[in-house]
Amino acid sequence: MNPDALRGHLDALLLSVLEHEPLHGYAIIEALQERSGGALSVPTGTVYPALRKLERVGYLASEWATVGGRKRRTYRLTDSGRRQLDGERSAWREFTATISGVLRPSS
Amino acid sequence: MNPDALRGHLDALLLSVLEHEPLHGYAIIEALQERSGGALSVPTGTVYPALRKLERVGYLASEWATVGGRKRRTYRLTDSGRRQLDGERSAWREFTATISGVLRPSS
DNA sequence: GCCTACATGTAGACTGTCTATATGACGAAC
DNA sequence: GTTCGTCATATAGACAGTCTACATGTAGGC
Repeated sequence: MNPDALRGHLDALLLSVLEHEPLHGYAIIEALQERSGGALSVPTGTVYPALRKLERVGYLASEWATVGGRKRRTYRLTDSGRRQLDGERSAWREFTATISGVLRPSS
Repeated sequence: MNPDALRGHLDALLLSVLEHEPLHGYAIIEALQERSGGALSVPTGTVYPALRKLERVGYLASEWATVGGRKRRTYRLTDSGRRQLDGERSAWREFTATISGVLRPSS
């Protein structure tokens, strides 16, 4: 998949995988791959800064944990993040409806 | 609509509005607005360079015309552009299926 | 004469994602 | 005992597509 297409939708994806359970960055990347049937492989250099930004604006909260000697920063959705996810979902529906409407062969 | 979301899909939109009839740049912008019910207003500074790029890579061909004293550069889809449009359409379907699959609230 | 719509174009800014690199712990293989 | 693959996080800087702002000019209405 053209990586450019992702632009503007990554936040929604990240919030979405955190909807039901807190996860750390590495696990989020795996979850995205799994949930997309392998189509999405977002590099670490994209995900980690994005998560930090989402925390900075209050959609996520994080805490450190050590599991098997390895340090993890586990993120969870805040209430604000939950509302944002709702917003992202409707924005996505609008977006696809708009583009699909123009793209649809009209013959 | 978040303008960032458009990124990576503009080419498809441009090719799509030219599918059934040649149009000049200004008319393409109007067609995009009309076909999207007003949701898409792509600025001229985005469209004109994009059209020139699509011509450069062979998906469009253009010729100048003068209508009512005004000069227009009218673009039409080439065969290569038609194939590309097909490709863009299936890429779009794949893309939406992938993102929707991840975004969909899983109960 | 002035304003709006029509019509095209370019330079440079902006910004979200990617590439490349760095660090380090763990477990298995050899 | 060291090397390799996986786990895990992080940052700096490159990249590229879109947008902003500006420039130019015609036509028609008031």
